[in-house]
Formats: sequence, C-alpha cells, structure tokens
Amino acid sequence: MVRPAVPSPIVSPRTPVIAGGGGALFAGCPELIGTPSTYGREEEIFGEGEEAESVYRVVQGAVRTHKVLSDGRRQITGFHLPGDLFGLEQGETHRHSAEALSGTRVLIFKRRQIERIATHRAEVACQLWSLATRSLRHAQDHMLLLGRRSALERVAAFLLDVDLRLGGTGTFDVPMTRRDIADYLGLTIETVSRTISQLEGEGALLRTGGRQVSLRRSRMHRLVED
Amino acid sequence: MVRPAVPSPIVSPRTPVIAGGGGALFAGCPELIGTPSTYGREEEIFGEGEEAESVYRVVQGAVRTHKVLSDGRRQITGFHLPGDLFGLEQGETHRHSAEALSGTRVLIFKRRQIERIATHRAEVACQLWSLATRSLRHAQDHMLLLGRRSALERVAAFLLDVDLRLGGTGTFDVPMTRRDIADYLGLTIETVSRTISQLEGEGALLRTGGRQVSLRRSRMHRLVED
DNA sequence: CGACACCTTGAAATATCTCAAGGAGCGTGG
DNA sequence: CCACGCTCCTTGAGATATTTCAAGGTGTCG
Repeated sequence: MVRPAVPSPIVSPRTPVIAGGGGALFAGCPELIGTPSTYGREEEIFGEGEEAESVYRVVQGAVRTHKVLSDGRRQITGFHLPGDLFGLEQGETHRHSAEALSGTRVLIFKRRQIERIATHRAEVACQLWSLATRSLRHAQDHMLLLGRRSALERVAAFLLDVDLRLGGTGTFDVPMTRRDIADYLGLTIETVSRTISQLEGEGALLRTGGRQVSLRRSRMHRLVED
Repeated sequence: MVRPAVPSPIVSPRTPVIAGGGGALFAGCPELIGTPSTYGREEEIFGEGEEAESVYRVVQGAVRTHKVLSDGRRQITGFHLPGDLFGLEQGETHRHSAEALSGTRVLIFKRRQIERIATHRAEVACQLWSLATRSLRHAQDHMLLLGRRSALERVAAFLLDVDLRLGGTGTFDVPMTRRDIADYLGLTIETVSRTISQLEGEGALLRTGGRQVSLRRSRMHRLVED
C-alpha cells in the first residue's frame, strides 16, 4: 500500500486503484464505464438525504462535500480534485451534499451496477473497501486537525495539502473561496483571511495576485506540528 | 440499510453484520474464530505505527483509539463498547493507538486470515467495506461536531450517544474520565466539567453519585441542533 | 487513614468570533 | 470603454467562548 510522504492528507485522497482513468471506475473492471457530465460553479451535484444512485469521479474542476446543521452552520468534509471519487455510499441515501466549486467535469457511475459486480467479484469489493478506508483515514486526520490544532496550524496544513494535490510546485491558485476554506477548517472567513496575512507577514507565503499563492514550504512545514 | 434514529452517532457504531457473536467475526464466516484476551485499565492494546496484525472486538469493557501530535495534544477518534470492532486496517500499520479504559475483554482476529478470505469471497469483502463505511460515517459526523458545535452541544450530544449505546435508559455510569471526554470532544477537562455542571444547573441531567448521570433526554435533545 | 487520581470551581488570559467598514476584482450593460 | 453592482477578501475593534493557571474537594484503594 503506497502512502504519500505527507504529514496529513487533509484533502480527500486520490482514488487508489485506478490506472489512467480511461472511463473505467476500477482497473480490471472495464464494464464500469462512466457517463460524462458537467456542473457549473456552485451547482449542486447531489443533496444530503437524496437517494444515492450514482458515484462520481472528478475529471476537471473541483467539488466540495459537506454537512449542515439546521441553523446553517456548515462543515465541509472534503474537497475533491481531478482523479478523486466522491458520492459513494453504502446506504440508500447520500450523507452529504456535493457542489461544484467551479465549472467541473465528472464521470458518473451507477451505484447499483457497482454493487452488483462487487457482490460476486471479491477484488471489486476489496476496491470498495479500499476506497472507504482512504476516506476514513482522511476523516480521522481531519478530526485531529479540527479538535486539536490552532488556526495557524490548520491553515498552514491546508495550504500545504492543496499544494501537494495540485502538483507540489509551491505556487498555485487556491481553488476555493475563504468561506469554503473556513467551513472546511472549522474557522470563520475572517480568521482564515487574517491567518493567511499572518503567514505572509512571517514570510511563509506570498500572495501573488488573485487567489494565487506561493509557499515557502520549509517554513510552512515548521508551523505544522506533526 | 437501517439507520438508527439518532441525531449523530457520536461513538463508533456497532459492528454491523455480526449476529450474536459466538466467536466468529462475521455471520456466515465460522472459520474466523477470535482468540479471547484481556487488558487492564489504561493498558495499551496497540500503538500508532505498529504493524497491524490483528483486529479486535470488544466483549466487555471499553476501549479508546486516538492520535497524538508530537507535543502531546491528543484526539480520541472513537470509544469502542461491547460488540464494537476496532483496529481493522488496510495498510501495514495501525493509524491509531488503542488502550483499554478499564478491565476489558476482547476477541482477537488475524488480519491476514480475514484478508485472505476476503480475497476470494465477495460477501466477506463487502462486509469489510461495510465496516469501513460505518466508521467513516461516524468520523464525518464527528467532524461536524468538532468543527461547528459549541461545548454545550458537544457534551450534550456525547452524553446522549453514550446513553444510547449503553442501553438508552437515561441513567448510566460514564465509562470514561473527563480527560478522555475532553480529548474526544476537542475541549479541555475544565470545560467538560463546567459544561456538565451547567447542564445539571439547567435541569438537563442529574449527577447521582460517582460517574453516574441521569439524563432528562428531552431537554438534552433540545440542546443539540440537528 | 493516607495517598493519589480525578473532578470541580474560580479568576484571568487569550484565541477566535462577531460586527462593521472599506477595498479589490470582475462581469454586465449602458 | 467606463461605471455600476456584485461577490469576495481584508482589516480593525470589541465581544465572547474556551483555555489556562490555580486551588480545593471528592472518591477510591491500599
């Protein structure tokens, strides 16, 4: 089992078993072909409580999944970038809502079909297990972040993780708004904004126009207890 | 898929597919027989990073699993009560540490053996998927709690959940220390203590000696936004 | 009975939030 | 092409929930 050399995979991990992604959900499962679809910025892909008919893989763009309380407080449980799977449920209904952050292309797979195949092909069922396990690991790392890390550590860890998932060059456009970041990190938008300013003030990053940032990764890493 | 009528399953859910638990890990899998073992109060069952050879089911007592940062901050990711499974990993190593809260009896299963069976029996692999999914659901609910709920809501939700898992009578002994509760809820022990006092002051519960509490469940429920 | 771990409570410190205002970027329509 | 109206982001000042530090209380077990 390969594990990336990251302190904590803050954003949901890549789908594991797929090779390139020629439309099939799993390697060795060519009968599972996804249907392409696109969603606009802020468009809902599915809502919490809806019947979970489909599973999605991001091809291009970005997606967030979240839960809300009745008074509107929101917790984003994951951001999904190209290659990532989301929306896979075992029960009848989705446990989250999902929306596109920007114009997003996805492949849609039928859950019934996947489950039917998993029922009689053990290696496919194992891949489902694998998928759930990866999400679980992310969720557990995120619990530690939400329960025990300071705002500075949360933001630093978040930016490092996004960088990594976007290629690890250290310079990238943050694909989500401050509100989304805040709702992912359990903070307010003002705190996120101030914390990024603070990181810049300490020379841990540069804001280079728009949403682009350039990380001094060694300094950022020093801020994230491990 | 049955979903209990709880706002949020705060403690890790029961193992799903097992029937009574005559020593077998899964229904329909009598060749997986667990070896009984016991652990004393605060005794470590496994540590984070250790090789994950075994899977455990609680028979009696209670277990916590947690992660720690290098400076000692700790996040408990779950409490495991009789019937619950813990320690199941997919990779080579444990992602958590686990300790017994009190004298605890468990059944130990060999991971290799389980995986070997899962490799060629799809329904067993599906049960592994099911297990991971349940843990995932708990983790995601807990993220919402850690990221977006107040101390009062956290403690109230926690007590309601423990009550439910301990039989739902409304009166029970809290099986964990304030420190454990705090590290589970992302709070300090003082805040947990004060919050319980506050709940008592508001008539939402009674402390009836030792660690026993008696919940006014309707009032408690009103405190937990859903 | 004493020691010890655990729990409770108070007072002060502080991290984060809330409320408020202004600035930057961007698409649209005149 | 500019101005308007948005939405998003930043920053400040004050409010507040929670933490920190400190002390004492309670229960349990040898």
